[in-house]
Amino acid sequence: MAYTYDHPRAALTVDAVVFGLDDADLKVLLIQRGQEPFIGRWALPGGFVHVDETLDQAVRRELQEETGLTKVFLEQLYTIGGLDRDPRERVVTVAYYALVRMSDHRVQAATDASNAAWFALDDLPRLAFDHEAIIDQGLKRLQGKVRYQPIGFELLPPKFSLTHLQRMYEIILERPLDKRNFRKKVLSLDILEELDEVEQDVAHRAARLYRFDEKKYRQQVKDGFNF
Amino acid sequence: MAYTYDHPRAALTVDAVVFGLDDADLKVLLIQRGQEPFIGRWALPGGFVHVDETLDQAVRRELQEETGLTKVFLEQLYTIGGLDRDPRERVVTVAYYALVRMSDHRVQAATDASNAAWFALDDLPRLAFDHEAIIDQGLKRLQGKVRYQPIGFELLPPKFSLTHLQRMYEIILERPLDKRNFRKKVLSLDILEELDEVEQDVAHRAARLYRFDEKKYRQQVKDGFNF
DNA sequence: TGACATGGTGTAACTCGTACACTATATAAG
DNA sequence: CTTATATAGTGTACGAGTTACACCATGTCA
Repeated sequence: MAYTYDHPRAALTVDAVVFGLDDADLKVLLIQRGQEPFIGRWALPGGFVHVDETLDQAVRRELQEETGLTKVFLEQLYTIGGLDRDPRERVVTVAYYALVRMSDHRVQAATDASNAAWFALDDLPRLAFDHEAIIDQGLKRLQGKVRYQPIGFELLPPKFSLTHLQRMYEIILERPLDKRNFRKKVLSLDILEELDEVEQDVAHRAARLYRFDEKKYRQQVKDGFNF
Repeated sequence: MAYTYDHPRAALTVDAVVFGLDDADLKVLLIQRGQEPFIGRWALPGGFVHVDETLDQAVRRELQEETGLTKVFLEQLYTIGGLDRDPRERVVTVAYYALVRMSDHRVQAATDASNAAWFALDDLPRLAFDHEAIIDQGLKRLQGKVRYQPIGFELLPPKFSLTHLQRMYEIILERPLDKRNFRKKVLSLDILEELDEVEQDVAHRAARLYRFDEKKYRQQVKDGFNF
């Protein structure tokens, strides 16, 4: 079956920078390409946008197909329209970034045929296309956004200690934060629910656990709000 | 001549929300459509992306063709990929916003065939496609960005008084600012050059004129900086 | 020369961010 | 059981920046 147009058309793709967090690092989820061009190289998950699906649907479908991930937090980054990004033909790509709880999603297991793996940001392999630049952009956006919107919780398990939360911000922002000031600030925002529960199986005093209270947060956004 | 592909492809367009400023209002530049669909309706300037031009090039070309504008400040907004935006076929559009000095560019005169005009934001006509939503997004982005980057100067003539500058911020942010605090803040940033010149032809004490000092600004950005 | 319209200026209260160190509590090891 | 160890948890003082607020200066025009 063939489709013809009066003028040549660019191909349209989507690509996603999927961030995850472990104890020490921010990580990015990459897949190893099984076809030319750049066969064997690591690349962002993504692919062609079908004519009957929205951009969001396309990213989610590709993430599902290539990595098994579903229901991730997803936001558009920007659209890249350089002329020679892809050696085959003109390809315009809409880049997204996504945040997932690495603990929830056992990505490695979900990937059978294609090869998917997490890489620390400071230990990336050689990447296909201009995907390294897209990751840089994604990181910058995450670092910026995390300061004025509580999206970071998407990276943490539902229950977490304040130390976990602080470590997350330190890893993302790449600088140390003061413990007392951090706690004061975070608790003053009044968007956390204090649970009657503490960490288990730790070899020292167990920390109290908290949960992000989305209802409270929405209320505050309505009222006009800072962060 | 015809171009054939294995899979159907979405058409790719660009659209620009062009902001201008006069004494009283933020304005948006619209063109009146000469073809179906939405013939006769007002719409954002924009059009199809050629296969051999980047997205930026495409917006600039369309702006030139439809409104006569060149060398405007231009930034990507976001990309809209809804399925039924255009009744003809699947069209994905990359939206931009632009800032121009209305005083410099006599847009009205530059447009002969197609009809272009400025509209105040609170007095928009019925628009084609989903262009009203795009304008809303553009405004939000402008309001956000103006707080931490000195892009507002793109809307003003090269020489301006502090009162002009303040009025610009008041119009964009839609709230009054305190005169003394505003001047203190703006001057403390040290990004303005004080000129040996005052307003002409005003029926009262003439205000001192200033110029945006891009060199100083870049220096400060390098050092690490706030706004 | 006086009315009017806008330009231009300083200070005090308050809020928010930052710097900083010790006690409390759970587990593990001897 | 005692002690070592590892992390949890807590308050205060200083400085910077933001906000609120009112009057004199200067030019044009009638």
